[in-house]
Amino acid sequence: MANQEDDFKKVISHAKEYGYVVQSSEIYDGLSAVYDYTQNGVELKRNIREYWWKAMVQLHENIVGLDAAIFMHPTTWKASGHIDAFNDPLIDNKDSKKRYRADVLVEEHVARIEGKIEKEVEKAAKRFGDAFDKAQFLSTNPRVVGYREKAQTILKRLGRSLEKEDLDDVKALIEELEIACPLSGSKNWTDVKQFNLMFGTKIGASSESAMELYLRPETAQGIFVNFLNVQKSGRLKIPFGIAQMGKAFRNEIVARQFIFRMREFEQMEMQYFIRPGTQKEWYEKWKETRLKWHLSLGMGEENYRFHNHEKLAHYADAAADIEFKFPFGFKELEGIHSRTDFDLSSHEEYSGKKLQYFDPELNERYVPYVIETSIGLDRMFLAVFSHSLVEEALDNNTTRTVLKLPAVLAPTKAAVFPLVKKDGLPEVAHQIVADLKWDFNIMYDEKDAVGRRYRRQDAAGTPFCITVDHQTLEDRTVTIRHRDTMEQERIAIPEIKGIIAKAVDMKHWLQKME
RNA sequence: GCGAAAAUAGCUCAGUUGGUAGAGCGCCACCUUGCCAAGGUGGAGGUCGCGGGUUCGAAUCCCGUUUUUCGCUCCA
Repeated sequence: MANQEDDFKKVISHAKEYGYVVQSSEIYDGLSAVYDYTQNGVELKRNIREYWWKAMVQLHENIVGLDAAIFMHPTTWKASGHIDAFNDPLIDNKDSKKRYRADVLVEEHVARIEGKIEKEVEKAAKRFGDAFDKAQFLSTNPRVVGYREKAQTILKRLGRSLEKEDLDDVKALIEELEIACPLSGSKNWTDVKQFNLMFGTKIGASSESAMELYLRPETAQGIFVNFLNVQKSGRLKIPFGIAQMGKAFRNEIVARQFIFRMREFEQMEMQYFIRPGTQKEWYEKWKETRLKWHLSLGMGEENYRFHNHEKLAHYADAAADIEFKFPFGFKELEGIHSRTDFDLSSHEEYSGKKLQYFDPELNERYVPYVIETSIGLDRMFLAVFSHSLVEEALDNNTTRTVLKLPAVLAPTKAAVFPLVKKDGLPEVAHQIVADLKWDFNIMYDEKDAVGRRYRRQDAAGTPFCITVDHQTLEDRTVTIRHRDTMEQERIAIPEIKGIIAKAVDMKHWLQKME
């Protein structure tokens, strides 16, 4: 475990030192759970985005892209269920350090009272036999009537207090009922606090005309509200998909583990609209397709697994995660959810607009069902980065630090060195850079011994190093060194482009999915 | 949010019973070498996370605070 922790710390400090990720606003002591992507990080992130977009949009005739705004009409979040589901009154027990939802604690207490009623009913049923009239018993037995009144009073008061956001009264209720921590039996509670997981803001300059807005907590709703616009203008026929990448925001109570869980993060989502009743089949299909996408990067089949959700969200009839083995264990990387017609139907209801599709084959109109694939770009970044960082033992009893990024994703594809910075070698190296930079992100370096330059590029994740030496001046050949094997070969300058292209071309990588 | 640990140069860290900061690597310049991180010379870079307190004197002791990591918790 300590080892795991150390490994993760290495990942974080490597990310900083080699220009991938730093903490936001570091000079002001940083901002909790917010990170910036620096010069290499931004390239890696872009490459992951492109790899996804190519696979999900451009390689599918029936999937199109979308870029919806982060701000959305506030009713969107009523329809999606976020306003209800993302708003929890929480309370901590000071002795056991456990956190509970305050409303759930009260409801559980009421459930116990109802349990007592059940018992009374059972006892009475035994006593009276066939003559037992349950309805009458419930309304006349003084003990039961007392219980029922008590339960109702509690629930009413809870409902009222929650409505008014009177959290002090919720706490008072818990104290009056002498509700104890189920774990420790302690009644030593903190105040009840409201946690809203959506970030709120306002649109409109003056306070009277201002409209309360939220920063979107997921990108999916931008797709749902545009469902008809895209379907009609694109003349799309079911099944079809709409894909979107973009920022989403969640005011997580605990945001941790570097870029794994951030308050501002980026999602890459695709909503696939299908005929009702076919969701099982498409759900399986997309699970398989998405796993293949991950495997195409060659980061080891053993590092992925599916985790099927037992407890489903309010909108889903099936859900699974693709988990990846991060430095801190298997954790969710991507979710594949069968969202039924929940979202579109809900938007129909709240907007009063029909969000339906006319299926010419069935000659019928319906609200499509949806399969969602949703991957966290930052998590994907962390998966690729942490998996690629290795400390490699060499034959001569030394080690080297290599960032074995899949070449297709590497920020810099090749570095070009003059063996020495004289004798006209830098000029030739510069010429090679000038030629290659039209096709690839290329770097030039002439500082320090060439061996050291190789190692620097290893640590930064550059798959190729090209060295111009004295022989180059005679026969126009250079050496090309491979990051992962450290092997070198001698090639003619015009061959460079083809060798790099073959290694970094998305086509070659994505064709592994087939 | 609770609990634990940590914060000193870009990175990794040292700093004794309190006496106002060091190393290695890295960085910059010049010289030298030239195919796998190891030459020489010179140089830049730190108000020791921040704010208080104790003290003649605080990186060091005390309090608060911020950030990070771990555990609990939560997770569409």
